[in-house]
Amino acid sequence: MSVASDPLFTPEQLAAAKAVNLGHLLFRTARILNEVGVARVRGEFGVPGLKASHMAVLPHLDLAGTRATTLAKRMGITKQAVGQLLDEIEALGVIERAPDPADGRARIVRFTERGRAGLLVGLGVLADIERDLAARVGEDRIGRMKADLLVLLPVVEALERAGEVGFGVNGGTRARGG
Amino acid sequence: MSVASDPLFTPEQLAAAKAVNLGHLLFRTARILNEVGVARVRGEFGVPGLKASHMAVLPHLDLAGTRATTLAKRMGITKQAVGQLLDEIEALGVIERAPDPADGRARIVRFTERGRAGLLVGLGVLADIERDLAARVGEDRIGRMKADLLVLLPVVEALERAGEVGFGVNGGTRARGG
DNA sequence: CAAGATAGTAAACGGGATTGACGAAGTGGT
DNA sequence: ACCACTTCGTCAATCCCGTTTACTATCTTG
Repeated sequence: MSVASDPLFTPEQLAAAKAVNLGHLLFRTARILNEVGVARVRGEFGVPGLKASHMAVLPHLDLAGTRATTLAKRMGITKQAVGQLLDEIEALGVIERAPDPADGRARIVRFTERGRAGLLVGLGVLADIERDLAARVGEDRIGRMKADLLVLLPVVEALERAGEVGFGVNGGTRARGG
Repeated sequence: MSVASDPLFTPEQLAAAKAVNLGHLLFRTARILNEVGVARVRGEFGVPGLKASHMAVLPHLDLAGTRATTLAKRMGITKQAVGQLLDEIEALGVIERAPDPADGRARIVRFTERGRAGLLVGLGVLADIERDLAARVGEDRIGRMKADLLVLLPVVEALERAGEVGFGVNGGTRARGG
């Protein structure tokens, strides 16, 4: 199904392509789900300043404490970005930074008392959302989706890593038209 | 995953939340997929300036033309944001804006000749990626995921719309703290 | 100890979106 | 016909989340 030589698609085909595009479905669902989660945690936990990006950090934080650099690696962002986030979360009183006894350069990031409580709430909210969803679309479906995503994610990551180079599954229709 | 002993919650909870959170999986997969798509279209179509955000606009554009405000509603972003995006895509020669004969305030956004060709390429790339993925994780899985997402998306959207209203959360009596 | 790697910070900037204010054009009631 | 109101789109300022570049302080190793 090489594209370059096809006549124009019909509007119907276009509509179909739009509606049932995996990436689009994924993206939209993910975005909304994320927002719902943040909104709920913010409400439940009563931390008005809590932002979506903070939510992204917290699950990577070990209870024993974690270094900023480790967080950065886990999250796939720069340590500077992590630093900024940590500043904010610290200001919210959710985490604290203590010197690392094992390394004078490093600091250990860990939950405060309050942060631990918040984490609980957050985990609960996440679980609730999934439960909520499961009740509406079927528990088996949610489970299946997670399983499927777990399979798909590494593949997609590989695709990303592959970048420009050969991904030609079907003989490589590379009509690099200029 | 070495977690300190903690009375508040179990390491299992934490690990589970980290590893198998639906939203996280969704988000990560979607983001990468999106980037891969953009990168490929950029290459295939030869529009170096094409950005991920542009790709997000195009599928919402009817062939007959669409108003900026309509696009904004469809995409769930502000019309200002759409305006910016449109400026850029227009500069790339992919779309053009014509006055709306039915409404003097409005302008109709539509593909240029070149844009239509690009759309074809884009659609083809998207299809290619899906085929690619299907070859690696199974065609049935991809189909199933799309079907599942089609079921889930409206539910999630409803959840978002529900927003403030309380449903039993966290075994608690708290519908929206605050 | 010198050379180099690593933890973290600082400053500037970029992309993508938001809010707020606005002019211009359509719409409806009197 | 008029005036109030809404809607389409734009400008400008700002926010959010991250990046690059550059740097200090500290650890590690030969």
